[in-house]
Amino acid sequence: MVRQSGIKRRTIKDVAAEAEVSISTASLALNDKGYVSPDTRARVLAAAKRLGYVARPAARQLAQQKTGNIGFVLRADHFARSEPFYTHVFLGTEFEADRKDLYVLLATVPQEYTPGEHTPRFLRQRNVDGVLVAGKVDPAFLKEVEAAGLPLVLIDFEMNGQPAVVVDNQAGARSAVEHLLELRHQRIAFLGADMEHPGLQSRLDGYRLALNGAGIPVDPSLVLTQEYGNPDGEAGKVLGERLIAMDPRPTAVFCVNDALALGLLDTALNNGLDVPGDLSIVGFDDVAGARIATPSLTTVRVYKEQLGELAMRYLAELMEGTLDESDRYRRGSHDITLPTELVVRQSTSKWVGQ
Amino acid sequence: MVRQSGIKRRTIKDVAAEAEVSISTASLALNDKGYVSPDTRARVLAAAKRLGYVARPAARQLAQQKTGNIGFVLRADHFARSEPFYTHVFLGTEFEADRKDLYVLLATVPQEYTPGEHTPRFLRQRNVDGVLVAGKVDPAFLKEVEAAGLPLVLIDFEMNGQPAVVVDNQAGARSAVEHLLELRHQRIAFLGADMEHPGLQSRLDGYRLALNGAGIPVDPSLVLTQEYGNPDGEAGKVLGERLIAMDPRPTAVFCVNDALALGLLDTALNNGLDVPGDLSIVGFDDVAGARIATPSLTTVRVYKEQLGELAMRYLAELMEGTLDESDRYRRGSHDITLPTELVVRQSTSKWVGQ
DNA sequence: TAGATTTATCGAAGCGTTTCGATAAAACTT
DNA sequence: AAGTTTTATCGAAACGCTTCGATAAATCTA
Repeated sequence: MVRQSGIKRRTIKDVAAEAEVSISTASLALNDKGYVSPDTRARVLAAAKRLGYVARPAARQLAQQKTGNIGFVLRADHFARSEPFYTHVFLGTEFEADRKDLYVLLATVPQEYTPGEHTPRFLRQRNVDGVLVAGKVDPAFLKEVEAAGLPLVLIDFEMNGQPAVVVDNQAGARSAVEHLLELRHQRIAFLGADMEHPGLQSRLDGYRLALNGAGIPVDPSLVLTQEYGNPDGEAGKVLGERLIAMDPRPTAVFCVNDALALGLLDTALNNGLDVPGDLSIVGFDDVAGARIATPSLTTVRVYKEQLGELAMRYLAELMEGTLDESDRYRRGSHDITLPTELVVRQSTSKWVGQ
Repeated sequence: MVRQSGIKRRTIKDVAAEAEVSISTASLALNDKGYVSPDTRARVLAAAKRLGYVARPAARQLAQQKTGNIGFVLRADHFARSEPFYTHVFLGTEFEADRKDLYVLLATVPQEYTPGEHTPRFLRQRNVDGVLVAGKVDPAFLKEVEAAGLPLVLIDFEMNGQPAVVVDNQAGARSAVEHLLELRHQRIAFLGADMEHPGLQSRLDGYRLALNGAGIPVDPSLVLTQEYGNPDGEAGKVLGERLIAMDPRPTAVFCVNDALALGLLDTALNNGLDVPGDLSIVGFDDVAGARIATPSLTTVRVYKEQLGELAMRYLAELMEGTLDESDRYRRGSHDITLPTELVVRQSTSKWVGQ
């Protein structure tokens, strides 16, 4: 029973023989290193192609003392969240990893992280050259990565000067609220959850800034938040009920993300409100569900794939040590910030009431 | 500038020295192989622990001629789909892989697959020992995997006797429709898309079987499908409009999946229908959104993580070659079928009209 | 108790690369 | 034309593990 693909894998030795050069020369030619005459290089490349040679990753890794892998970590509950924000980020890292000839190993960690116990296998085995962390994870984990001496880039999260790629949450939120202001809204509420998350905090800051910019004082009673719950549809419903019961009711709401906004939308419609007639709603993220909803949701688009892509590129630079010098005059700003874009759809309209 | 974690990694050589045995004995002890006296084994294990030794994957791979990786492939459009069905499946494979000390490399392929061009890197580099394919992918890809001589297990998809782990779609669909029949519904429609997918076809079969079982002839005009589109919320809306316009209107609908059902639900509510009063709706998959919706969706639960877990286990067996013998009297049934569970929520109720 | 078998340990080869000198030819210097 | 530098090639070591004999001690067999 032949299961192991009959043909034995070609090695660099075969290529060297075929091209009539030494193994070392073959290696040099294949990797574009050192001095190799154009003629020889061509011969080696041709031989490799003819034989269908592909270097065995393990051998290369062993010789180079690198793994060629990078770890991608996020919290299990974030990953499994209904709207696949992180899925897109992950896809983005994959995309860039492909170019750099790296493999991405995904691992999830629990919300409450215990160093020895929950340590991802790739870290225990030191099977990565760098780590990407998406979203908020337990600082204990980040400590562990640092202790392992691995380069680390955070995505959509910031923490004491760690290199990070983040969304310009503040500017995005601000533009969203300014959009509502332009539509003549005056009583604009803020709906949020999980507000210790720095990224979400920034969105709240953006909300405040926009109001201040328009000379409107921030009314604390219009800021409805659940400190600790997840910012999901459920939270949107719960907070939505509270919002709808208010008197006078706000005429517009800026939600900390789409999941929440969609929950609110659902609740509003079920309570007989007209959206956007009675209530304008803006979300954040531009997840798939935002476009599908009825009415479709005005929101702030985040380029999720690009987020992952940039993070991967940043990490790769860190791994090559290229940044050691330029780092110096980057001090204090280890961040790459990604702009957002306001997407106006049907859930917002001009306020015509009194 | 020290970036490479100062402490040099311990090797098996260090462990051997510490335990005062040869390298080979250390290896044997560490891997529970061959003959090693209990005393020696203990000494080696203790030494390893003391030094914090972890075998370097690359070295092991090279020596064993294995990669320790398995590839997980699905279509990009499936992966990015709004409801993270496959995300859960993937998580399940990760879970099992962890026990088996394997790494899962994820790759997506386009809908239309061109062998040379779109070949995932892990296949080109032969950096996996087996492949898992989730959902429907281009047969050209499957051919390529077979040609590479790699063991292959399909998930939620079947194709000419390839080992597969599938959901019991037919039974699940049948139970869903039987639930509607028990609620006295007579005019029960079927909503679907992408019907060449064998799994979805089975759901249609289940629908037919349930009706036949109740002595109700299948009315073709009640089977609304889009042959080629994706079974997503959009499709649910489009088909939903058609359904609502029918006269007489069906009193209940079984949707091929939740995404579609939620789209239909949205459209129904927007057209002023009462769900379930005017129309009962059942979905399939039990995605997160089904629980959140208002009214919450009656649906057929699929154990997604388990799907991935079982597939991984199956693949691992294939890789060990354990199945070669028992395969013989398994002939014709290379499949593992996973049962489903009907989850009754608020979107279905007894029919009281005429 | 002599011979066979099982248990325990080890040295060395092998896995497939990269990379470090060494060597020599070719190409520049003055 | 002699010396220097650059270019080209190669052999061999190194990476860190597993595994195949070989060897010897311990245990069983008759």
